[in-house]
Amino acid sequence: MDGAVKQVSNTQRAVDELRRLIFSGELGAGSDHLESELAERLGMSRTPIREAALILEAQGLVEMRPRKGLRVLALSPSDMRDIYDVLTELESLSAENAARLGYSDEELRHLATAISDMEEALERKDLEAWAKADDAFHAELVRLGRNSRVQAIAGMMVDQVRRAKAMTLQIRPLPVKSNEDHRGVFEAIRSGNAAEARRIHYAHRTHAKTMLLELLEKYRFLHL
Amino acid sequence: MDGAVKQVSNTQRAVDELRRLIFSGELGAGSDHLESELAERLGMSRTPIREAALILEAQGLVEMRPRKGLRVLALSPSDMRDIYDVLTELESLSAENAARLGYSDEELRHLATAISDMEEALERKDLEAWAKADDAFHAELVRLGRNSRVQAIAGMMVDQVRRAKAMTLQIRPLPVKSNEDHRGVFEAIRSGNAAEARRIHYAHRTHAKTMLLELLEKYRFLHL
DNA sequence: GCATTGATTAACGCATACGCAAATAAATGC
DNA sequence: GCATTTATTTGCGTATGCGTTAATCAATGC
Repeated sequence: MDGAVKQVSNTQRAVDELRRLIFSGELGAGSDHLESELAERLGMSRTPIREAALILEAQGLVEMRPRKGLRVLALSPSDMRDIYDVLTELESLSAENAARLGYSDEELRHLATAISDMEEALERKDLEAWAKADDAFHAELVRLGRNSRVQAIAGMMVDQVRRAKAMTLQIRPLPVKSNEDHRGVFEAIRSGNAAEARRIHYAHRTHAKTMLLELLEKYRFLHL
Repeated sequence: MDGAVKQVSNTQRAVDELRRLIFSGELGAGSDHLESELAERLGMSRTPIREAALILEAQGLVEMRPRKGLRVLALSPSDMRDIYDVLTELESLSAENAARLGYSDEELRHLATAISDMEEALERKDLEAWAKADDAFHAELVRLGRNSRVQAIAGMMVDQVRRAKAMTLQIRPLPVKSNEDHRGVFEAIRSGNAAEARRIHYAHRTHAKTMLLELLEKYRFLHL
């Protein structure tokens, strides 16, 4: 019955696969790739590759240049600042709205779980696990904000900085302060304090942005 | 030499033309259109139409549904709220950054022009001209904020509400208060008062959102 | 010796064609 | 007469092919 019928189009597969290749770094930042080459690599024809490329271009991950192929976009520190500024605004709005909407403890369970996962990962000094839980926290926060556009945009922005986050993970200071902030945002949401939720989260993101930009300044050689 | 060589791809022409058809209402909200039908209408084959459709879908203007064709997305009041919330946040950020960046009077000329255009249009009760100048003001504000992502996102959001704005233009109260707000934002930017620029613009957008949502509540029949 | 122009080739834009999936209409069985 | 199944049609997903454009390299002229 569920025989796992492959209900997904080749275009969708191409999008997923290309995203994976980009995030894993197999397609490095700034690198060019011909459509035909990618088509062969993914075992499909040029058309679904082109359609996937148009989608990824709209999401800001690649650039299509005639006769040059797909270019995986590199991120300058200025790009990072731009992206983090957007995330700061939209997530802060989400925190405010989440607090205003007044969720039950049950509905906030995912958020709580993400926080304790982070704390636990931090004790174990498991940075990978921490980053994953951190992603989960931010995604869940945005979800609770109940704004479909914010969710879509935040998702795109997170995608764009994914590589950079992974690369700086090893050289950044231990995110101890982050966890305090998360708890603060959580408590503000739980108690319905919208202004406070926004304020704390805004400060949290701003702090993270500053830290990251200083890091990029220091390790200028890092190519994102 | 310049013989007006058509240097633009058919895909780009299709994007432009479809956008125009959507904004003009020739392709009404919620309506379905077959790719082949649109191809014939625009005098090209299905391929550039498909590519254009993928781009427009990524920008949230249409939806591609297998065997149903392209659907022009309709906007619910909830969508409008979501979109205006995003615009509120990102434009407020832009206002703050513009003030912080410290522009000269010369660099602020476009902004000033947009404001006086609005005031003039308002005296003539020329709502069309007012709306156009209002668009110009917001676009210029975002441009001055100097954040490429914000510019791209704000552009998409403005596109999505373009039809709704046009339809409500005739039934909304005269935008007298708007013009005061714009002057306030302008002065704050000119004097480098970042917090004030953000605050005024935030209030301005919030007010406009409330007004629009009440209007939609009242004229429920308006299909956007 | 350098520059400019022409040829060759690589890559893409667009069109067309084919096969499959889904929706609708028709027909048969209950 | 209604429901279920089958056939037909419609429309899209994907592939392929061709014409066009641009980039590279070589050759010739200055």
